[in-house]
Amino acid sequence: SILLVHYNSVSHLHKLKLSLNEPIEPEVPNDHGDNKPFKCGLCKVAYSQQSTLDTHMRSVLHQSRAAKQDTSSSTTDKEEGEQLVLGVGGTILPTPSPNPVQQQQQQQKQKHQQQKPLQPQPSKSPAATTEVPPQHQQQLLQAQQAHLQAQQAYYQQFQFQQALQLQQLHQAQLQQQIAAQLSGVAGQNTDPNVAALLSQDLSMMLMQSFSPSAAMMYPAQIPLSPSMYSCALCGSVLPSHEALAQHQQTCPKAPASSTSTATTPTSEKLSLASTSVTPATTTVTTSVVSKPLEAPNARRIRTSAIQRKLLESYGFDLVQQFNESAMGLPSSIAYEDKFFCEGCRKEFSSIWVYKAHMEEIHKKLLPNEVIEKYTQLFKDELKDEEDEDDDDLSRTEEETGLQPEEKSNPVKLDQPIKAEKEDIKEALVNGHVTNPGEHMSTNQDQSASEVMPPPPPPPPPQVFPVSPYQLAMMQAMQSPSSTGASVTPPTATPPFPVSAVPGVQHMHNLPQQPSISPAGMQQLPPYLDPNYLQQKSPKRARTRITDDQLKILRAYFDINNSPSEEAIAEMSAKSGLPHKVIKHWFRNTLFKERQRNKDSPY
DNA sequence: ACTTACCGCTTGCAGTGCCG
DNA sequence: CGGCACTGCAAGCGGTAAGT
Repeated sequence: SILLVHYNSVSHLHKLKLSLNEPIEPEVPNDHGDNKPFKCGLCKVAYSQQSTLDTHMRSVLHQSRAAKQDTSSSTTDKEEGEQLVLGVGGTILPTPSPNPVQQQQQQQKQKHQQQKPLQPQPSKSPAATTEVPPQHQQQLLQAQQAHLQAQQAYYQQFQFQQALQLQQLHQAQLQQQIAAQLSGVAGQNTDPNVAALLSQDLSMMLMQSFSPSAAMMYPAQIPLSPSMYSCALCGSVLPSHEALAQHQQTCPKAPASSTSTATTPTSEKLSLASTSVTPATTTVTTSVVSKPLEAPNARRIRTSAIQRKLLESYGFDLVQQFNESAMGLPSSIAYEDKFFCEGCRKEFSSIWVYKAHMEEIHKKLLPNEVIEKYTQLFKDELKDEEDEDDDDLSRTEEETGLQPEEKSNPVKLDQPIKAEKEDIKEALVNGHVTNPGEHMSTNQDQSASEVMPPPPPPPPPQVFPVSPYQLAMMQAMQSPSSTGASVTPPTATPPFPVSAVPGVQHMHNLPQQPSISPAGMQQLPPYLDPNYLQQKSPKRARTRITDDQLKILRAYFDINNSPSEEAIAEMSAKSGLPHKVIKHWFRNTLFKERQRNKDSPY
């Protein structure tokens, strides 16, 4: 009975839901050729996600149909329904056999049974199914085939989750090893924070080294996991090379001559990268098979998954470079010249990434003049391109409120762009990189005011590295004053009270923390939300708790649903959520759990 | 008497599917 | 494709108990 209560608990249902809603889902072939394994047999509809099916199951439409079905159908039909489907009213769900998924499926079954006490209890023995008429047996067979397919898809997904966990574990171990190596080599430098930062830095270098230039230009090649393999044809993720080979033989999308050979990377075609790198004592083996041209939707989904994985694993730098790669920046600015970090011998495609790297890794600030100079270069170049390409530019500028004199008097540089960039690089090489601590302690007057703009008034702040293209576009859409020469450098100290945003505060405390919390990284800062910019809007702000934050809260909730202040503080630190939000969440979650228990027949 | 925390419940925003 | 209906869920509201 305790187990049944657990099956009905929010915790269990939440985990079940998460397991069914993994963002990167392998494509599931079914009878219709689409990827909608979750079907409602009663309403003849199919969905790609379990949650959507749940929503449908609760809908009035389905309930009314189910009620009609209950009243009209015979007892035999109901027994068949229980045999054929797991869900209520003819829902077809994956039904695994003796494997780790089986338990979850049984739980799912329990869940549906508990949610719908009207449904007959499946107390009949298997022998009862042998008494059904032949035509029903055929239906049973078809349904079981559908079950099998859904089960395979589900199990595949389960394997992917395991692989993902393995990847995260492996990455953590790798960083620990590297940190240990570094601290051991450095000798006197035993600061764990520094070691962690260095190991993180080195991890990025490892990535660069296993695929020297392509890793930056085509971040999609970044391995999902050292032990994960992705099918180039259907996108399925497999846990081993053998499984991949076996899968490719049976892949439904495989053309007759398709093989998983390596291809040359292009902007539209990702490639297979399988390389071993042995720096010091660690070995990184990667293998990612990608697919050729994809549909825009599929690629967007994959891109977002890649970005997420990059963000979780390697930080902003790589995601930023990936974004730039995907956005197709003006070539001369973005890629013709790269910025080189002498400290860690890494190349960066833009000054913004370089700047973010210097601040995060080396704790140094680039001089404002350099940033502004470069920004002006980019703006001019972008403007030139727009002037050539877009005849409607003037109309757009009018819409954005640009004054006529500003349009007619764009800032022109005396020197060619190339020469200016050389100057900037020279300035960087000559050590015009300043330490923020020195600025804060010694040059509080002019220098500080240059590097550290005063907090108010708050223009739209930039905390994350923003690509030059994005920056220019945002500036173009903002107030006329923002089109002037003064450009606030991204990722420098934001011209905005950081403490006002708990999530950001948490992220800015990162240098003091040995590891970067994925939750903090993933959380979209409220001020990036368009609603935040419209603070006069009467709409009340709505916090979106991310999955990672939810995991943190859920872990505490499972232990104690009435957390102490200390526990709340811990959760706040880990998740970046304000105390108020955490308390609200606990109250609502507790309320929901009680409601569920109240509704539960157990 | 006042404050504080908790609890039950409602409100309102946002996302999604359905339908014409 | 836009409007509508439905739903999930964070935030808000009001009542109540406990503490000072």
